[in-house]
Amino acid sequence: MYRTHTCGQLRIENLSEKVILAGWVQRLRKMGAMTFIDLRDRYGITQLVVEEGSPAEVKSTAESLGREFVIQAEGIVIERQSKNPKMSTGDIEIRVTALNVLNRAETPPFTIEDQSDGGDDLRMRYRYLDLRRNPLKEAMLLRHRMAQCARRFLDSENFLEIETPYMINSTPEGARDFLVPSRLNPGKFYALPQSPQTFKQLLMVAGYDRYFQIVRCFRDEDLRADRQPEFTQIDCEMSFVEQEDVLEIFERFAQTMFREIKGIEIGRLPRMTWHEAMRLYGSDKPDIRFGMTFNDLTDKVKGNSFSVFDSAEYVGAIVATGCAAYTRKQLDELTEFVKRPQVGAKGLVWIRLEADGTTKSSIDKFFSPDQIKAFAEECKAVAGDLILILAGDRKHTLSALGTLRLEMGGRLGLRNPETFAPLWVIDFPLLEWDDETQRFYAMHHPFTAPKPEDIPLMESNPGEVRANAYDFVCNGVEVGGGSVRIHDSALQHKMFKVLGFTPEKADSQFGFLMNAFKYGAPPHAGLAFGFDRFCSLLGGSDSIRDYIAFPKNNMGRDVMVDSPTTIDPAQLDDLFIEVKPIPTK
RNA sequence: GGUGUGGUAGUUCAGCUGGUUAGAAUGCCUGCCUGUCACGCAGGAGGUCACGGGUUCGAGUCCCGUCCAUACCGCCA
Repeated sequence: MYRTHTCGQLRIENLSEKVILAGWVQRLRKMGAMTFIDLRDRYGITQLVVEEGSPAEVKSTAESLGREFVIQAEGIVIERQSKNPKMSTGDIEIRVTALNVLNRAETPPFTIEDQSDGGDDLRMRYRYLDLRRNPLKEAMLLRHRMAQCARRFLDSENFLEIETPYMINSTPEGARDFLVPSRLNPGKFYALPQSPQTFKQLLMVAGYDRYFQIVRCFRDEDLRADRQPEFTQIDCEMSFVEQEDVLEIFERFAQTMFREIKGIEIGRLPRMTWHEAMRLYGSDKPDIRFGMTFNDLTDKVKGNSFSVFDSAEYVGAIVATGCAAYTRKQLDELTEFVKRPQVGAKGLVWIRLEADGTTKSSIDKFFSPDQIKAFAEECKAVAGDLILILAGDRKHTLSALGTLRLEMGGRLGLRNPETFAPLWVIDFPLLEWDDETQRFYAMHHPFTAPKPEDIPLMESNPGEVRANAYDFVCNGVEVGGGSVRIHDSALQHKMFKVLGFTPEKADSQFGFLMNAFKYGAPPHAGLAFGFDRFCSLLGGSDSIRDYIAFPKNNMGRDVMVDSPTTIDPAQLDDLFIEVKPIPTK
């Protein structure tokens, strides 16, 4: 027997018991005749003590230990002479009677502590050591608890967990696919799924009216802190439901997750249309932990020979409460901030509403004090506030003002990660125009159902068609999204036509789905949560990498196993694949 | 594909305007220490300043290129 207890288990109640513990040496404290050993496993740390009266071989073994050695210790639970209230096992220690080195360890390249001295790259290369640390352990535990909670909820609601294939067909629409060559079918390739979308719809045709899967998805796109090439979704689909049914059940799902994982009652979720979100927050994933919503000044500021406003398609303002004391330097910083390419504004107009009722602004040359006060009134700003105004074309200015709003929210401490403000964003546009290719793309995916009342617009004004599509958004993060699906093949063909698919192309890519729909497709709808993002949201981190045991780095590489790699020519020959020389810059 | 930031001891970093033998902390090794828990004390070892080129009497420092890491933009139906 390797152990009788874990290192987080023993308490004062276990006094005088003979126990065996096994684990890793967290730290050694050699005090001359006595030695303290902190022994660590997944469950905690227990202190071992070797002292004057200990057996000679125990003393010599204890002398030889190093950090992260794997050891087994037999001994008696005794009360500590000086207790450590910081440790759950801090009242006791083990007086060691036998000590066994199960495996030696090289000195790790960084310290296995909550605050490690190792940098990100180094810890990635030794991820298995990093995972020994408490913060990572807590993250894995959180992920596990969330997965179990999701399964319990969905099971209790009659959802069946069904696996769908990882080797499917490539679809040129949307994100790039990862491809897998087929040896048995030379020249042909599988693709890894970006989501199980079509398969879960086929399960609906098959009559499995409530399906879910905690499933890996793959996208060969550039990475971000919140984006990995392989990521996990809680993927769900339901039959004989309308949008309202889906929102209802997944609202309860979200409430259950927040309650069981965080002990928080989030209550009913507010809903906001996509248009409203864009108009008030400049984002389809608004952070509604704080207000600071947009004021549209476009019609109020024209005709004063201030060309920036006169030529603008949109002029919008936000009010930073209590920021009238911002210095010229701080305002210049904000101006620089909005002019950064990532934000993309041309400049920033500011108005300070001084405590004495006067105003000071960057447009004093163009507008009278009364006009400026009228702007302030329009924005419902009061003395002590700072008004920030951006102007330009509608799309980019809304987006830039949204970024500025988040920046100001952050500066004012309004984005506390322990506060959660979830909502549904609904009524997304069905289609999105792409200037480059001069065609419409599905904003969600090509199987998303338009709102019935908007179907006539599909031919006359496709850009105005609203979809029965919805996102679950929390704290400015898109955590989940879904839609009612098209289950009528005539409507689906109409959708393909609007997207510029020829009937042949539609048939070759999605013929299997269209075929299936001929045999009795029920009305259906679904939703998928980004599981990694959900974990990072509840865990309070911005990076989903912290919640993935073995993540990829910025370049999609796993620096621990050093993937991807080149492939042996013989292996490529089997697949009839020839690698072109890689162009060097 | 693009922009910014960074790469110096095992590790995290400092290193000014280019100028003697590149420093600190921590880790590691050795010795001392019977109540530590970030133990303490004394001593010691440890460097291709990412790589390649250039400017210069002289480069860790300035310039160019490459590689690596990272945040973001494009991209992510």
